[in-house]
Amino acid sequence: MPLKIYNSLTRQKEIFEPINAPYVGMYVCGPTVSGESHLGHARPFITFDVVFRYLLHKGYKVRYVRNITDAGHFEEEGKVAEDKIATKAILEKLEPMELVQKYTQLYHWAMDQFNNLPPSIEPTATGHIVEQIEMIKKIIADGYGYEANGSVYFDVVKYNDVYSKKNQPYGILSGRNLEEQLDTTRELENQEEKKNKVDFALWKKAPAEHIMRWQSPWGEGFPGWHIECSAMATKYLGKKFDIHGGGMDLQFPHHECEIAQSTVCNHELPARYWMHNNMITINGRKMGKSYNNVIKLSELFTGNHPELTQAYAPMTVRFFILQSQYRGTLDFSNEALQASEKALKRLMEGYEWLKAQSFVGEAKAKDEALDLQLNKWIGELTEFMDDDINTAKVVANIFEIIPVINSLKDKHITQDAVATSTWNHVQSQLVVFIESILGLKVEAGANLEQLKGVIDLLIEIRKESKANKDFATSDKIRNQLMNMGIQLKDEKDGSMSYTFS
RNA sequence: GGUCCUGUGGCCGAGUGGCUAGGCAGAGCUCUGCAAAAGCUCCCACAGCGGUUCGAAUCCGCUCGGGACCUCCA
Repeated sequence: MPLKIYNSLTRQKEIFEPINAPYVGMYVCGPTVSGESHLGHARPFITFDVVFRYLLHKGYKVRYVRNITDAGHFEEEGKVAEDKIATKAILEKLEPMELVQKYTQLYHWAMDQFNNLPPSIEPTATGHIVEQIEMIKKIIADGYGYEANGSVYFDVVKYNDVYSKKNQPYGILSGRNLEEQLDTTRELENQEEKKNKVDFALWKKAPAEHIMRWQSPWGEGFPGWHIECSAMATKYLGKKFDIHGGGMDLQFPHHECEIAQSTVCNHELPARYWMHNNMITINGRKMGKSYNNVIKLSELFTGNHPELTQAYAPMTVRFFILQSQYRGTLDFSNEALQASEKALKRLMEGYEWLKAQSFVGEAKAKDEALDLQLNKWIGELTEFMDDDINTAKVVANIFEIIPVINSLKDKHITQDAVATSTWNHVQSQLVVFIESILGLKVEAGANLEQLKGVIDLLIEIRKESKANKDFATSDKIRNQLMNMGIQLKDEKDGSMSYTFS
C-alpha cells in the first residue's frame, strides 16, 4: 500500500515516491533560538517526528535535516525596546551566542521530553554563513539579486517574469498572485532601498548597534531570514530533495522565498513534497508571540501559567497533538489536555499489560467475529498512516482495541476467543505503532525499582490485613498511597496492581 | 481591502454522497467489604437558508460566525 501525503504545492494528496529510493531527504524548519519554545512550536516537531518515524518504519533510509536559526536580530526576551539602543549595556550584559546556547539547550531538552528522535543533521545558521554568502553571490551573478546600501535584495518581480514562463511563478506554493501582492501589500518602513516592495532581503547591513554581524562582500551584516534554509537544505540534501516541512505560517513568505532562491541557484524546485502542519490555537486564535498568548513548554510541564489549571506531562502533550490530524487546527484548553491525559493513561495501561503477556500455542478463534474485527483494526492502522499520516484515526482504532485487551485482562473474555496468532499479531503491531511510530512511552520515574519493592511490600501487608478483615489498615494503605499519587487496584483474581498518577 | 481556510454532540476532535470514528465529561448497570480501575449500555451531532440528488453533515449558491497569511518578522 503506498503512502500518500498532501502536497501543499499541488494542493492534493499524492503518492509518495522518493527521488532515489530507498533514500529520503526531509528538511523541516526548526526553531529560532532567541527564546523558549512554546506549545505552538511543539506541533511541527512532533508531527514531523512521526513522519520521520513512519518513513523509517516503511524501510526508507531517511536523512532528516532540521535547522537551528541562531542568526539574525536578537534581543533578550522581556527586555524593552530601548535596550536595543543602549548598545553598551547590551554588549556588557548580552552575548548573543550565550543566548543561543541557552535556548538551544532548552529546546533540545524539550525535544527529548517529547521523545522526539534527534534529526540526522541539525545545522545552524551561524555555522553556514559561508554557504549563505556563496549562494547570494550566485543569485547576484545570475541577475536576480542586487545590492543597495550594503544590503542585498532578491528581485522578485524579475524572477516572477522569467519563471512564470516556466510555469513556476513566484507564489506557486502559496497560490498568490504577484500582481495582487504589488497592489495590496501595506506600506512598511525601510522599503526605499528595494526596487519593489515585494523584494526580500538576502543580506542585511548591520546597523551599528546590531551585535550579530559578519564580514561579507557587501560589508558587515547578517543573512536574510530565508537564505539559511535554502543554503543548508542544498548542502545536505542536494538541489532537489523529497520533503520540505514546516508550519503553515511559514508557507508565505518564508517557503515561497526559499523556492525562489533555490530555483535560481539550482535551476529546479527544491522539494517535491511540501508538508505544512496547521496551528495550535488557544481560544480559537493562533498561539503565537505576536498575539501574546503563548504557553511555553516549561510552563506547560510545570503548570506554572495563568491559563493552566495543572501541569501536563510531555507525553500528554504529544498524545494531545497526535489525536488530531496534522493539517487541522487544534484548540488548546485545559479540558482538552485533561481528556488527553486520561485517555493516554487508559491506553498505556491496557497496552503495557498486553505487552507483558506471552501467547503460546496455535489455538483457533472461538469468537471468529471478534478475531476478524481485531485483525481489521490492526490492518487499518497502516492504511490510516498511509493516508496522509492520519494519527487521529490510528489512535481511534487503538481505542477500539483497548477494551478487548481489558476484557481479556478482567476475564470478561477468554484467551481462546481469539486465535493465538491474532493475539501475537495485535501485541507486536501495537508495539510498532504505539512506540515506534507514534513515539509514545510510559514515563518512568527515578529509583523505580526500589519504589516498586516498597509498594510490593505494602501490597503484601494490605493483603494480609484484608484477609484478617482489618479494613482499617488496608484502607489506610490504599488511601495514603493514593494521596501520594499511587493508585492501588484490586484485581479480579485477588492480586493487586498499581499505577502512578 | 486582497488571497485562502474553516464552522461537527457539554468539551477536544475523525470522516465519507446512503452503512450513526474515537477520546473526555455525564447517566445506568456488572464486578466488588468499600473504593478505584475495568467491562457493558445510553447520550445518535454536523452554523442558518435555499438548491442538486432517490438520498447530503458530506456537492453548489447565499447569509451569518471563526481563523490564517499579506515580506525583514521570529
